[in-house]
Amino acid sequence: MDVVDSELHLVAAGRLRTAGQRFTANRRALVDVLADTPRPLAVHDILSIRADLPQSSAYRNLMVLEHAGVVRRVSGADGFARFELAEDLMGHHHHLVCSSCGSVQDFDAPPQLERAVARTAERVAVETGFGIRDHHLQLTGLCAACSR
Amino acid sequence: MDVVDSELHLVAAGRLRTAGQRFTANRRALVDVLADTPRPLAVHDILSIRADLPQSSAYRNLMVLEHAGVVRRVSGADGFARFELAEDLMGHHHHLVCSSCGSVQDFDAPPQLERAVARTAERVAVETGFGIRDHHLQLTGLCAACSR
DNA sequence: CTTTCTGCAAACGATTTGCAGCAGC
DNA sequence: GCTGCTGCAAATCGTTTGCAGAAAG
Repeated sequence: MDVVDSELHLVAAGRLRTAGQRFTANRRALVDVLADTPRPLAVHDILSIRADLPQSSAYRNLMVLEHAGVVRRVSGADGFARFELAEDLMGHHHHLVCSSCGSVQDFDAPPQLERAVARTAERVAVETGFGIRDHHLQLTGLCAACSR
Repeated sequence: MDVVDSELHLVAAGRLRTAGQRFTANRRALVDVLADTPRPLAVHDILSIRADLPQSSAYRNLMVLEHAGVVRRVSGADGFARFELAEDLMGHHHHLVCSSCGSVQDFDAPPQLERAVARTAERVAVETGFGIRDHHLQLTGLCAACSR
């Protein structure tokens, strides 16, 4: 476990404590699995990486972690819930979604695009009364495996 | 029913026919409900607008319409599937999602932003081997009702 | 007539929850 | 010890499917 990991653990523990929750072994396992993967994972994926985690605890703890602001839920193209670390822990990024197999991959946008999105978000907020918290670009298509 | 509606019906009928399907009353009803709403609808919403549609037929026909390219499935923030008319029937647009109640609202992006997104999509396609078909910007926050 | 569609009811499957025992503070 | 966490098994609920009859062409 390197410095970045232990920092991540400290932040996670702090946010859980603030939410009146403990940072248990199961929760640490979930955070570690998500930190090790450059894409959002479905519960099924998490369970196949860490077969020792019981399903119900995984679901329950992902909800706790989401509520504590450690984890973010991402809705994929298929009906499966996917999870990744919260953006302030992972870094801001966007998603590439395969419309055939539902897999999701992270990518970054250039600063110019980020600025253009921010300007539009501000305009839309004023026009609609929405309090905009965050934005997210999704590119949809066929992943390399599915287009073969 | 005005000219635009009847054109929509003709296009829908044509795409269904191409897919070996008929344009029945139930399917017309689904297309009409979606055409009348400036936001994607969950099945629950559709059924409360058209209470005469049986659930199973609604689900089955939405699948048929999606497969025929008349309707597009949008995954919201909550776990509910939402549907809207295909982009070439509706016009290109983006979504504003309320993270509290899950509601979705359409909005348009300025051409400058669209161009910036297109450029990035092209770059990402080359870098990842993804065949990118379409893109979609999602702004997340609290809708006017939920932030009160 | 043949093929597709419909509507009911039953099945499915991802997710959630009740509960009795265990663990952290 | 009290409060929260775990893991099992059962319940939930959006969605899908089998089937017998109705409708379209």
